[in-house]
Amino acid sequence: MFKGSLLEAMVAHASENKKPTDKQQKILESAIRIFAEKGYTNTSTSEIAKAAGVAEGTIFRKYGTKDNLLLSVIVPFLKDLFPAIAEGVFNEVMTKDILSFEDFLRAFLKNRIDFFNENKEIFQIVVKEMLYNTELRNEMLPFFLENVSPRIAKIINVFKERGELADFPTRTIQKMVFTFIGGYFVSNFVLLPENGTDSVDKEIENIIRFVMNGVGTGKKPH
Amino acid sequence: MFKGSLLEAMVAHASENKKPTDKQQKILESAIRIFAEKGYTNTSTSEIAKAAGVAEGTIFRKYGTKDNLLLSVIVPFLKDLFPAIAEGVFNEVMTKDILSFEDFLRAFLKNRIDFFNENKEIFQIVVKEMLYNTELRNEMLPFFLENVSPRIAKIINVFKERGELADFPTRTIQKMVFTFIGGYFVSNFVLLPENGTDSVDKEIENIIRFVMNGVGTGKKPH
Amino acid sequence: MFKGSLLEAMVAHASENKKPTDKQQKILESAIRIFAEKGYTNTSTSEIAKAAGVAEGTIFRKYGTKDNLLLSVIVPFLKDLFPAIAEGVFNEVMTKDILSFEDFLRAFLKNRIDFFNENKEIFQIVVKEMLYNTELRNEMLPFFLENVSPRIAKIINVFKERGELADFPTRTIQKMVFTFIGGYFVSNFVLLPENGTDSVDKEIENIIRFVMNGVGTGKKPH
Amino acid sequence: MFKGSLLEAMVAHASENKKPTDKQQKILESAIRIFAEKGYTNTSTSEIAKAAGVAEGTIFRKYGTKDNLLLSVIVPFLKDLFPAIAEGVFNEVMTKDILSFEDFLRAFLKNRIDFFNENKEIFQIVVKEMLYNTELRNEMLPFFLENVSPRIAKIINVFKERGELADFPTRTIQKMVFTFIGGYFVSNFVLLPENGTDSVDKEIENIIRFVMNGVGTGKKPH
DNA sequence: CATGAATGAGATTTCATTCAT
DNA sequence: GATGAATGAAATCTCATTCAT
Repeated sequence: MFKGSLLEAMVAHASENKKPTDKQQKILESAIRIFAEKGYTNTSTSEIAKAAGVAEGTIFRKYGTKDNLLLSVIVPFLKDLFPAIAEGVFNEVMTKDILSFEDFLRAFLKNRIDFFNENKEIFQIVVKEMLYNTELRNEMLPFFLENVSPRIAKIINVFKERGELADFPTRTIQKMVFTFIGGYFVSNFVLLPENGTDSVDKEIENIIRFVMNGVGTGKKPH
Repeated sequence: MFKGSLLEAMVAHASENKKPTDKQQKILESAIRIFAEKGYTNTSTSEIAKAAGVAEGTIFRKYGTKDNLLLSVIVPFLKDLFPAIAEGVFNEVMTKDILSFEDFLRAFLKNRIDFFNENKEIFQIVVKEMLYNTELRNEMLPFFLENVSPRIAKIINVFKERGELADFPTRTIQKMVFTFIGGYFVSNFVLLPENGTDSVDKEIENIIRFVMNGVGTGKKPH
Repeated sequence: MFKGSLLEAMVAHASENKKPTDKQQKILESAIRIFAEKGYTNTSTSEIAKAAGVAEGTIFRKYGTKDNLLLSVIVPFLKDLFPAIAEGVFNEVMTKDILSFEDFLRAFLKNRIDFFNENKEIFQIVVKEMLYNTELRNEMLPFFLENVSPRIAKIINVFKERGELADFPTRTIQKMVFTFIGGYFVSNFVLLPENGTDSVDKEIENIIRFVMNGVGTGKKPH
Repeated sequence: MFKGSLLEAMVAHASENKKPTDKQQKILESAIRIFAEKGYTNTSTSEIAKAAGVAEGTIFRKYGTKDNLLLSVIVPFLKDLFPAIAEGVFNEVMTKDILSFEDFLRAFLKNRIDFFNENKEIFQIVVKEMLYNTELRNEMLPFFLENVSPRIAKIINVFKERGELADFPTRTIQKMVFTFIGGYFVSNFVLLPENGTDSVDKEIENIIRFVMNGVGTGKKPH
């Protein structure tokens, strides 16, 4: 299952302009909801059709295959997710009076948390399939590493030179920060999505404090 | 799929002492390998049978259902994973001359990294299924939260009182540390399992440094 | 599939005089081309619609059913094919100074080869469907045997009486000659349609020579 | 449909030795009967299953795909059909005191008519699919032209040198004789299979007489 | 008139599970 | 105990046909 290129799908998707009909919208919504809950493989097209109130054939008329339905769900999301593609995010984040690494983190986290809150279910689908689906993982990971990773490295270097970040290897800093922020996103939006974060702003400050200073006091036991 | 209680399975498993026959061993090994690679749902019993060199019927003779085969794979792992169950880990970790939180972290990470390295594939299965399989997730999460979480909290409180950990709410510290360490385990053992960590000991020191001090220098931009 | 009478269709068709619209023409052309290549059953109406540049509904608005589209393709052809219906051929062939059986064969072959060359694709469709489609075969074969066969017999008898044809049973002569000429048409127009016959006239002479004299020399080995 | 090589299938088939079970035998028999009557595409696997008295899944357990079921039907037949592969036929036909071309024809026709009578339905399937299925045709035709055709040419040359065959180009003789004999087989075994040939031996003599001498008397009209 | 979205019956295929040998 | 043939329910997919716009 899932033969073929994610990239191709993303390019192909760009050229689709037609407005979806009511039923098509319903299909997408149902697919997103059920894929998010049970995972792609555990969801049958008949289940989606029933939930969307359409005939099963209608799904295949529009999307051709179940695989392609999945792509139709995640491709628009991925195009926004990877800042390297949707050129906007980093520019937006970096241009606005970013004076410190903390400011950058704050802007970045705000931006992505808002995005994931708006697309919580698709994010769940993507995370689940990235772990579950070998082919999809093999397409998405290099994509991320090649396009997003270098941009982050550049930003880290800027702040290292300003003396705001410790003099560890850039790769190490990046790995630590990403592991933590990635883990935060996954645990908050996928694993425990119902735990309403008390206050997003307060949560963001917690994250920043942890990333910058850790949880220690600097005191060693005597 | 996956009807029934994980707990029951764990209890039931405790009473099973019979050594697995040769064929059973082969079946388990093949199941673990293929489940880990492609996920439970994407793996057919006939594929496992072929890989194990047994007849398909043999799997069902031994394990009854495919679901039960999955349980037979993950239950022994879970019993070791949750220190609350296999009483050993924390005792072992805490008794040996633990003088500081860093020492505790070091011992804990070493212990779990060794365990996951030895059981990498089963860990992959558990993580994937925990995300993918609604029923399994709903059984495992409370289990974890009720049994493991309070013990961690106790330990954090000890070191907070000793002044080694910042005076944040225990829940916050726990969440941050667990999010990071969990993220680390998942990204190293599931997402990018082939990235051989240069040196485990060096990696552990990096983790400790990040958890304790973050990546900042304390300097603010003027 | 294909319920209903070929004859009815042929009669019904006689009364249709309306010129096909542009779209109808396009649909017919595409249907002929694709039916000829892949066979009726292996061709979907959506494929035809796409090739014709019309909406799928348009085909059904014009032709009602896919079966009827097939009939619309082959009925006009059949009306020309069976001389008993399109009264022209035999008259034309027989009246023009036909002095010998060879002359008759020559005129007949020229006439039909020209016709099949002009309608190669429809001939392919008819042959394929006659073999493939039980109902169509059961309608066409008796039709041929009742209407065409007796006329041929009559002609053969004429030339037998003139002493040009061997004194075999008329049925035998007819079967031999028809098997050969039918085989020739099928192998040249259906099986190997791209083999451009070097020269039609030369080919015709070869056929006549074979039909009249075979390939032997009359010498028996001693 | 029908992707993949006929040759591969023929080679693969050679290594299959296991005896078919009762149900498998029933499946093959039903498939042969219904494919022969209605053609491959017009036959559904559920129809075959019903006719064979098995569950539909049983067909796919053994044959994997409907395509492969077709191959399982025709491959053994083709291996006997092409004398170049089943080395026997020509040797058998040529060694037995063949004194004349007529003798050769007689032996050859007897041999093939017996074979087709025993495998009438599979022959029908092969002929129908060869016309209907582009892929299959493109695999079978070159196969025939390369392996069978040259052997026939050699035999024709032998008898041309002995003066038994007319001094026409070998290719022309071959084409005429094959068109006729092929047409004879198709019309007797596929098109009109119920027409019991009065007497095979008498029929063979008719064919030989036609091939050698045609239907003419040599007399030209004055 | 033409369109193309929608349908639903039916086709192929998969696969966990059973059971006679 | 082990086998693997057989099952049948359910999954994905196809496609001729209808019908509102």
